[in-house]
Amino acid sequence: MTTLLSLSRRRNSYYLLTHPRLLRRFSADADPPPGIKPESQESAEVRLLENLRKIPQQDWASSETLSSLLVSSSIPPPALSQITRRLGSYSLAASFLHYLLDAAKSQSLNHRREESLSLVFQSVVEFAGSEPDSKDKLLSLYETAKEKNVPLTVVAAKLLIRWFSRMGMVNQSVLVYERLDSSVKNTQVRNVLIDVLFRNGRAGDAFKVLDEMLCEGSSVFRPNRITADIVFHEVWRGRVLKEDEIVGLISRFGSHGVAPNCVWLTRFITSLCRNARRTDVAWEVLSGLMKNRAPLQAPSFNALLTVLGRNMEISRMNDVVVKMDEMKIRPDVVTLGILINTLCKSRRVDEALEVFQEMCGKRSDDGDVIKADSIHFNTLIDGLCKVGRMKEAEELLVKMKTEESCAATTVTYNCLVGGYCIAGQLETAKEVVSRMKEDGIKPNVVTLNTLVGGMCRHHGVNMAIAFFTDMQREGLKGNVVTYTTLIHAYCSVGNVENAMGLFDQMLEAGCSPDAKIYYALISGLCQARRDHDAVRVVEKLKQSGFSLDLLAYNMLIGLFCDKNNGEKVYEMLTDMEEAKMKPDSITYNTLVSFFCKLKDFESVQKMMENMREDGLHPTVVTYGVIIEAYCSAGDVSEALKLFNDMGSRSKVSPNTVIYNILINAFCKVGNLGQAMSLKEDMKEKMVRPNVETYNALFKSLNEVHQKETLFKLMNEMNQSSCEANQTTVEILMERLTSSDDLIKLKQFMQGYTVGYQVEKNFTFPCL
DNA sequence: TTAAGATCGC
Repeated sequence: MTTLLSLSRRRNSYYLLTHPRLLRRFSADADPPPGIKPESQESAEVRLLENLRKIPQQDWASSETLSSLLVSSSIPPPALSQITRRLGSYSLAASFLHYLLDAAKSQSLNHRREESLSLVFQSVVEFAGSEPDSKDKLLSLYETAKEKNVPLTVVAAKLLIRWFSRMGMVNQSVLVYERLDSSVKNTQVRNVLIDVLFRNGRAGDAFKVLDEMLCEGSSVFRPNRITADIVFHEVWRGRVLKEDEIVGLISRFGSHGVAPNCVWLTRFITSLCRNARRTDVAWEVLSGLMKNRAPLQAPSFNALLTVLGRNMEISRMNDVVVKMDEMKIRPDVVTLGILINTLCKSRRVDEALEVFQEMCGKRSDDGDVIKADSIHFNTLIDGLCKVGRMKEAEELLVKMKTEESCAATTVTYNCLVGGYCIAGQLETAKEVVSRMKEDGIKPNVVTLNTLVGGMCRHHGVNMAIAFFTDMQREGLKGNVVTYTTLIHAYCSVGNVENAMGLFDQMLEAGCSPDAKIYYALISGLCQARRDHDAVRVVEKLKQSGFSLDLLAYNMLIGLFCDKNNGEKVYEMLTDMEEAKMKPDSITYNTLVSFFCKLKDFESVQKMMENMREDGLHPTVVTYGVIIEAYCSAGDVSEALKLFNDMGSRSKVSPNTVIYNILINAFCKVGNLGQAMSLKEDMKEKMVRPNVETYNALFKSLNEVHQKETLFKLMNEMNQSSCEANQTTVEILMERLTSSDDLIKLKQFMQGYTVGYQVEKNFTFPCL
């Protein structure tokens, strides 16, 4: 962060140097700067213009005055061009051009003849463009230039190319370009041609011209900022290139030190990161441009930082900021906003505050320092609220009110309301709402939703409903978020009826559902095992144009498996396949469990194969389900085979649940030795036995001579802080009946070690 | 002007 802060303080001269105003040049054909013109020449120019106006056009050719002015005064070409313009009409200008062409033939125009004709021709072209029948005039002018070998100036070439294209004669535009002297085919002219070709739907030809410019070394006329503007505007508008091709094109422009304009580049970086999730490519694009010293600005980096921030990739963000510093690209107010926000979201509020304080503290008359705005304040207040630092959040609100142009907003107060709701201080949260009203700030639907959520979490759904009803009376309507919160709350207490009622209420209120509210309902209905209602909601979801997500599919498949509705399960799987959604290990485990219940071990094996083909690995849950199924089918040896398979083939370590299944199975068939040795195995593998483990073992220790083992296990249970439950007590009470035993049971329940004598003639080797 | 940062559903 230090890097970033030093940047915010630095005055940056780089921008001044690249300011377009400082780069602007005088055009080649502009009038010479005033004050250097010899007086005699000036008067020659004035006299020529006066005479041209005075003498009727048909008499120009025979006028001695005109020809002597031309021969004697050596009027420079730009002045002749200026005179042409001042003639004020196309017809006079065109006549003057023809007069000069004749004069050139008869040697009375000798001074810089070619240049004079070119510039005068250009001025005539300028007039022709706004004439009523400009098409014919331009065509005939161009013919004249060709016939009389008048070279076209850059400006004349640009005008002709542009105007022929506007008149629907793009082929004529191309001809003009092709016949140009190679020295006139400069960047400006090529830019116009490329633009014209794009506008006429000839992208292929445009790219050919561009290609010549981009070819490193071979092109004298390199692309500039304008070229990039034309090309990238077209690329964005016409979607003519694929993403990778655009990346390549940016890089080729980059090698000439040219970057796409900031807005365009920012959009492209955003779409790269957002749609394709290719932040690495986005970074390569920016790095490539930086390497070539192409001019870049903060917003393009902000686009990348935003996405990195969302993914909490703080170290990559830091790399970006460091590089910006190296390249003297100043972060702006948004860059700092993104950084502060990301730090807050990852609960590193103190670091966020540090960045913020540096920023505020260093504010002076140096205009380069970034001024904190209300978004920075809101972000920090929210960050503090989210970690429960309410006092500091309130203090920041006070500070905010004293800052210029940092007025507290609804968002500010909503953050505070949220903080008090997280802390369970609902009354204080409501007081904040009163305070905001006093400050003249209206609560909005987010305020409502925050409080409804807080009430659901801390005081139950009924209080939330009552509050919502009150708010509705006050004119504050809920939105889909309000209803989703309440539906979740109803479902979590098993009240699916009310949840469904709320959904209908929402539709009546004219609020349109989104995918999430459907998922909430489907989840509730699946938990309540209401398969028919769930099917109806899925239908509604599809009618509304949404599709199920993997979580919803898994819940539904689970429900239909539970209801033994194989047909529906099949339908869901087909549906998933059509939606190109890949099942995950939860889907497979659900299916494995379904086939296990049916004792269809062949299908179970098939599922395991499918799972591997899909690139998924059986999990501890998969093994647990199958091992349990083999056990309950009485095939303990198959179960044990799979158990051994876990560690060796799949590298999945068995957990307590797996051990319990097997211990239970061995206990049930009376193989206490195996059960006990499994429990020892747990110890070795550092898997903690739980109350179920002990209950299973206690249950099978019902012989009188096994009582010492029982006591030993009881002590072990206490030592490992494994708490007994109701079942434990019931099992033990059955086995410990003598008054002496009952005392021991009492000691055990109180957590004391039970004293006993080791039975000599019967012990398990493992104990 | 465009581009980029803040509050509510799990």
